[in-house]
Amino acid sequence: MPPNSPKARPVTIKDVAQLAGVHSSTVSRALNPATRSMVAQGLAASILQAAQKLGYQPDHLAASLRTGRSQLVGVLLPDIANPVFAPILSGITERLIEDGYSTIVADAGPGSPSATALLDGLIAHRVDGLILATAAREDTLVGRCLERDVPVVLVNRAEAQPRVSAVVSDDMRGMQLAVDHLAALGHCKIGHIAGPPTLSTGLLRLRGFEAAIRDHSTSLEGFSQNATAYSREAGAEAASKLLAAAPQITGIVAANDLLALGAYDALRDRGLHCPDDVSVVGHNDMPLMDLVAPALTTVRIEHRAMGREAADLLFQRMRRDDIPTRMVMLTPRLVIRGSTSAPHQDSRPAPLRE
Amino acid sequence: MPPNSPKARPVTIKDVAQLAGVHSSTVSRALNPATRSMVAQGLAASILQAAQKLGYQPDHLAASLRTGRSQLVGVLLPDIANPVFAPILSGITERLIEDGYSTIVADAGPGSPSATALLDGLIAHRVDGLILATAAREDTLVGRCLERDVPVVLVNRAEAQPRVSAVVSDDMRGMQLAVDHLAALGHCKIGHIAGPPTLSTGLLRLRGFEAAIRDHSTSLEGFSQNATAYSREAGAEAASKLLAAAPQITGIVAANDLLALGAYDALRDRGLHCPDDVSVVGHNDMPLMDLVAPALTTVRIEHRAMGREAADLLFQRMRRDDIPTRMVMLTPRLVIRGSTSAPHQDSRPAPLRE
DNA sequence: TTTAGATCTGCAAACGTTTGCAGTTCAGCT
DNA sequence: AGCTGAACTGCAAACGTTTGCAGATCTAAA
Repeated sequence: MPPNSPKARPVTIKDVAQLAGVHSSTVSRALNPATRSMVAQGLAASILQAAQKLGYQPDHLAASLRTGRSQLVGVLLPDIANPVFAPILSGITERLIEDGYSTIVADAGPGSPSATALLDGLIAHRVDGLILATAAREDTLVGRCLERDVPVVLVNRAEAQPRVSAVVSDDMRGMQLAVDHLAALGHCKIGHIAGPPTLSTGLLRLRGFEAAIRDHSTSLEGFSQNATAYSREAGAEAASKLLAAAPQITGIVAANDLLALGAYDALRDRGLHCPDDVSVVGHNDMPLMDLVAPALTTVRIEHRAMGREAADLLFQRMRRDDIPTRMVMLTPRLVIRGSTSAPHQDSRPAPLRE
Repeated sequence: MPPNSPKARPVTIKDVAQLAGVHSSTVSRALNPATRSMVAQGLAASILQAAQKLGYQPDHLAASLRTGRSQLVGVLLPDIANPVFAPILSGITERLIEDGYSTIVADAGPGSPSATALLDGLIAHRVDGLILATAAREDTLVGRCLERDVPVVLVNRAEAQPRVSAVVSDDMRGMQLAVDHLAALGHCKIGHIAGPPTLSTGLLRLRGFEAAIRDHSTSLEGFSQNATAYSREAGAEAASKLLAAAPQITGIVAANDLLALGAYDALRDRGLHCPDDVSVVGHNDMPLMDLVAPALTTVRIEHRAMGREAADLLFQRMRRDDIPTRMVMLTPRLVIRGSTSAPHQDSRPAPLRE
């Protein structure tokens, strides 16, 4: 069906111009809805028709070079494989596409080039803006973006000193919810598996935990243990240490669902049952957390909304660069499932080795 | 620290040329490792130095326009939120970045523009190649790519009539493994929850199921029920129908993990237990399938490897367009967990409603 | 010394758009 | 009729690279 089959040079705006008998600039104006009004109605129609007939497809690339806008937004993720980032990415792309932007993603996960190299790569593609999900509390990447002045917003994690806008969950409040829940169930000795303190989520959730414990100062005692990373393995390791150091705890609140799952592993290893012996609450409510055994009580973050919001913030920043930087905080919500229950009155039975 | 702070026009190759006292073309050659040998050693060194000093960053965009290569590969996903695609995407980006390519992803999930529109968008960005994870057995998108002759490979799903290369799992063999496993445990009446027959995975897994049943013709009887989509809800619905139509089945093999999880739901609704009353086996071994209750016996597909392989195939095709199209089949492997066991000898107890 | 070639560098065109500017036409007014 | 301005279209430059070609310089062989 293609009229001229072999190696058809892609049809450009000039070809359309020739067929329509006008200058290429007129075609450009007619094709772009924003400038279409500049050209006479009838002419515009026949140009569109000509374009249609030739199967003209615009070349963003060339346009970008001229306009300086690429219609591309870069997204830097700490690890695509981590299930929390899927909905964030989904929210981002969904919002971006509404305004005709495409998403170019880079994964700073294991086995990738350095994040800096990835960032430079994105910038080399002339992205109009960047969304970083990788930010540490002291982040060098943000500075790099600022130098090149490419608009940037942070998602999920924020900097210690906010230089750019960010959308995060209210991490302290989330921990408050978790601790209050355990307290209401009657727990008195509560442990926390903290995330890396270099990340805002790690630090703020720890702070939130401590604050919540203080609020119940008469009745609650808290213990915490750092995990080296947000992974199931690190969670198991930290939970083991925590249980060894403070065997009297009846509840654990983890900074993250993966850490909570690691705690499951550690409990199983010691012959302890959740929630009968120890209640566990997670953070994030990743996909499938309702299906693990026991179903995980956790602090839900609307990641998809978070992604959308980040994209939105980025758009605002891209339109005007004198926009004040701001911090959007999403309110988390506790989802109660099977991993938490009232603590047993009697002392915990000695673990049986079979 | 930036020498000239306000609105510094980004430094171009010409600025470097001026500082180094040479022509811009020489700078271009010196900067590109592939052409560096054309310029005198000492000169090249001082050019690099000048570039360094000015903080020159190359502009891919402009280069792309000239060379016709964008160093961009488009990836079209049916649904980012579906956990299977995360590892595939991860494998793709990982392989692409090794050769200096970036990934631009488009999500054809719910609430997105039509897949065709997304495809056109990717092509407008002048991607050098495309990886489609969305392919139906009769796919219109592939034809569209072929017309514009942009290199394309399929991943996870293949066409009925292969026009382009694809990397898939050996779906028929996967079902063979699943059925054999149930047969070995002593199951005789086995049900299948099939995926959409418009997708190669749906159809081939059904075929594989049927073939496997035939192989055991003396001892096995099979029943199958179509699910309308690859989702937990559709799985639950199909499982209900299946159990209603063939209550004698003691094992279910689903075309997909999500469908299997739906089957869990359906069983629970009827007061049946897995694996005591009905064994269930899934397909894919998505992340976290070892943690659901009961842990899911499933056919593992190496999605990350699949993504890498697809990227690799694409590179081959991008380098030479006379490469024969081929089909890479990854061998799946059965992972046995808690959702399968020998069927009970006695007739199943009547479900109790409490 | 001449010549052939090798080696290096500069020139300028191209890639496909967008857009400021200027020119043309024409309607409406005085 | 003459003038003003609106409405439309064309011209050509620009965006930042890469690259074929040709000129320049130098080395080495004849």
